[in-house]
Amino acid sequence: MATTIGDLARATGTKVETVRYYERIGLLPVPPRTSSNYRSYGAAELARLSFIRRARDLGFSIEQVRALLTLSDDRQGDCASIDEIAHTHLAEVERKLADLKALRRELKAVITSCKGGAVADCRIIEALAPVRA
Amino acid sequence: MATTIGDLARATGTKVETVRYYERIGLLPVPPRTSSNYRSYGAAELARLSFIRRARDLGFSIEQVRALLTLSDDRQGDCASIDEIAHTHLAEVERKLADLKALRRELKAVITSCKGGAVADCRIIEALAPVRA
DNA sequence: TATTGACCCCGTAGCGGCTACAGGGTCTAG
DNA sequence: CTAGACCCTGTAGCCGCTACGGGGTCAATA
Repeated sequence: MATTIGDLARATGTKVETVRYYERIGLLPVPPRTSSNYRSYGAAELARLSFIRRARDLGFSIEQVRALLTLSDDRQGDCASIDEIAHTHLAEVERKLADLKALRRELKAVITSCKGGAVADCRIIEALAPVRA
Repeated sequence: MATTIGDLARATGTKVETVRYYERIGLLPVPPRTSSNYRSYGAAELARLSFIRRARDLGFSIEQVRALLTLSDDRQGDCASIDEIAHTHLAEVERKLADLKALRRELKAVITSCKGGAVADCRIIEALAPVRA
């Protein structure tokens, strides 16, 4: 019995719509169809979708995933480009972490010492509406 | 001389299109127009947009900003709701931070010890395509 | 005065990465 | 034989802008 799109989705923790979306944007190949026009998948597609999912979970963009897939298809090629994509992404993650930490610091500063009372005295509103306005 | 949309944008570090967008979604009031149909702003709008910008910079969603603006307009009201929105947002930021740290950890693990060579031996590709596939 | 260039207007479409319909067809178990 | 779970297509929506096309307006300069 052939693997349906639903089976593939379940096996990889993906939604059926997302699988179709990946096909539409060319991340997954156009699969053969059954006589009743159902998509029919094999082991290769399962592996490919697993790869995509894992890369997406690690925060790689669709275009990065596309590049990784292309590079990984050439088993004889040099893995330097792969390494570069991964390091670029790591740098991006580090940047986001730093941004988010700074944001948390600011947010905490804004929140401090609001113990209820009238909006007119609220330090959060004060902090949000700086004097420069 | 009246404040144009461009002046307002410059004064708050916003793009003109974004100011119009805020008006369209009802974050900013519909301003009066000059005889040549230009939007004309005053100090209140400048303060309001500054508030919006600051809240957005702190990562509050548009809907949260809308709520904060409504709440802050009632100067006699209780600031507990404001406090709640801020804490909810902080919790969200903490969650994202934790997620991002976990992601960085995993990403670093994936990257380790790729020293060039053929794609077939690349540990990054290996790590991305787990055996379960 | 004519023209340049910076500003303003409006409406719509695009970005990423899905997700959710609507309105059908198909297949299987009871 | 019918109910329900699955499949199909195509399109629109989410967030928060941003960019475009195709115009009008205004101030300074040649």
